[in-house]
Amino acid sequence: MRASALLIPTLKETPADAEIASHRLMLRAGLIRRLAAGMYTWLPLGLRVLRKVEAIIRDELNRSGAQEVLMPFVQPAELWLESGRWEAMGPDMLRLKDRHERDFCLGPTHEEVITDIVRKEVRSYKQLPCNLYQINFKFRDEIRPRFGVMRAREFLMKDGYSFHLDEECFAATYREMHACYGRILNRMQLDFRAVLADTGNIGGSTSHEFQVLANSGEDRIAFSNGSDYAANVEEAEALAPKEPRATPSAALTKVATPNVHSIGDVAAFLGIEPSRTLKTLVLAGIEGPVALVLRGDHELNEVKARKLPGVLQPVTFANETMLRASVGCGAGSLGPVGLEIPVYVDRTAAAMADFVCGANADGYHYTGANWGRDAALDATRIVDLRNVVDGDPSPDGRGTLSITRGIEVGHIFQLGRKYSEALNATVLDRDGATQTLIMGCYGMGVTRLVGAIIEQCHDDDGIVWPTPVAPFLVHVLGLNYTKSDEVRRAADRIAAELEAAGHEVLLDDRDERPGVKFADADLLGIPHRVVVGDRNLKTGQVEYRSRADAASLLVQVDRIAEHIAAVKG
RNA sequence: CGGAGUGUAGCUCAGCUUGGUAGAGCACCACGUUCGGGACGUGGGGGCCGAAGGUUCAAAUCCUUUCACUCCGACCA
Repeated sequence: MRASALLIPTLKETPADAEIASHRLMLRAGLIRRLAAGMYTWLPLGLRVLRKVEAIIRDELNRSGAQEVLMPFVQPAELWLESGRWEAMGPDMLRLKDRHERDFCLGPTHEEVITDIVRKEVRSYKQLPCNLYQINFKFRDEIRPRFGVMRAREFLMKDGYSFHLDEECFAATYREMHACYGRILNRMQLDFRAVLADTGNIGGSTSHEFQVLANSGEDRIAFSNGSDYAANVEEAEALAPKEPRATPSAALTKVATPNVHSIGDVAAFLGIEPSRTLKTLVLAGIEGPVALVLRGDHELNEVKARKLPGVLQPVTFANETMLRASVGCGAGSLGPVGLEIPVYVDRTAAAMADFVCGANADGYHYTGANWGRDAALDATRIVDLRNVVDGDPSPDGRGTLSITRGIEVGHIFQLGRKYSEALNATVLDRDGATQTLIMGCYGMGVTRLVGAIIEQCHDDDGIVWPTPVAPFLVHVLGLNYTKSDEVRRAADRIAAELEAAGHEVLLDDRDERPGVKFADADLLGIPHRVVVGDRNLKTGQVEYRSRADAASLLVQVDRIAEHIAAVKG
């Protein structure tokens, strides 16, 4: 294909609003353009990559026995009312009315539609298991779309759903999907981890996220150096410290801490480490406020907090008025000493002695505070509340945890009978009895994958595509193509030869200076580059260069096709 | 949703404080020189200064409203 005939609007300068590498490079390399917040047009080169990613996903899924379908992007309200999610989805779901004032939504997900199909068309256990998927657009009206295609409102997703009569059958398909996702990401040459994940409000114990490792990722994942344990930080359990709590050695002392509120301020004011302090968080609860106590330098894990009894969903912090009414002081001076509301204490916080905490009076803290002696500690309310941190022991007892960032590109989980019950999806079993179907759900972000690939595969000059998803295999640069007959003839011939050999070739035949072509080639990141110029043609040679390792060598013109065949891998 | 910020040429931005005929670089078009790592010269095209109101003799600039977009946060306890 000729570059002069393709719309590849590369940018010399970086657009002002792109923060992360993949977003910048997708704009600069002319892969996408923004239409509105979180909505992108895919230009020719970007679409070629997207199609390749799709093709790999499709190929592996088909091999796994899943069947492709295509469901409507606009969905009627009736199904959502039936499942109870018309209300539950909230503002993430974009709603609209047709000319008859009937309610519709842009599909944020397709559990309802797929379940509707299956309940109508699958009547017998003999038709199970049934594993259906589609690759289709989703629309979720995110609070804050960002990072280009990473968190877009409209995005392409592969979503699959499987239906089963029993748990064993479901488990087999789940394992197969887990393996299939691994094969898909391996084919894209991504460094990823399958991690245990929060199952959210769907329930069930089985859920894995597929995280592509990248510093720009929005998720944090913890993995062990002593086992294959890996989990989303949201999900990773923080074990209780092994050492018993030290015996109190300091006296409880109330100290004035004027205008000292945050843990950092308190620690600095008293000249101690934040890990010597406790922080007390107060949540709004169903029957009044609930206090949570953590070590000062630890973070509350909201997923864990959500599971406590009597806590409002979603987790909501008490406001100033509630604090004053229940505790008698504002945030910044809270502590467990003498607190008369339910108190849950994190395992690590419960093992501390001689700690610093708020005195429940504005402008005062305690030092030398101790559990039991000064603050009541109910053993049944010592729970895991915090996020794990680097160096924590692995929950499986083997090794210690490291934390790294990841981009969630896939998530598989069990839906149980949530939708099949709500929508009455049943089959007759061997005995002629009605059975409600068990469902599994398997998502993969196709557009996000393109971003994730670039996050892992780029350098200072541009993208470095892994061959399986590259928009072209070979980039032939004709230097002075429009001026030199020799260059034009040789470049045309090489491009034609390579295309005849079945390779995808981009021929830079533009009337541009060499420097522009080199810079654009680096930016576009096509794996193999053949530079055709007068200088080397004098000796019948062209330059071959790999985008990934910058290896460069001269090759005879009539040997270049052979060379490409040898190095393409 | 809370906070901060930005809307001026296709892109990156200046001009706004202190109102007085709309600018630069890149990109684009023409011509010439140049031609293996983002060339140079000359000439040229392109803007309802996000939108609407207001103040003023006069508004990109001041005021009000509104829309769009971006970033940060949503853990001061």
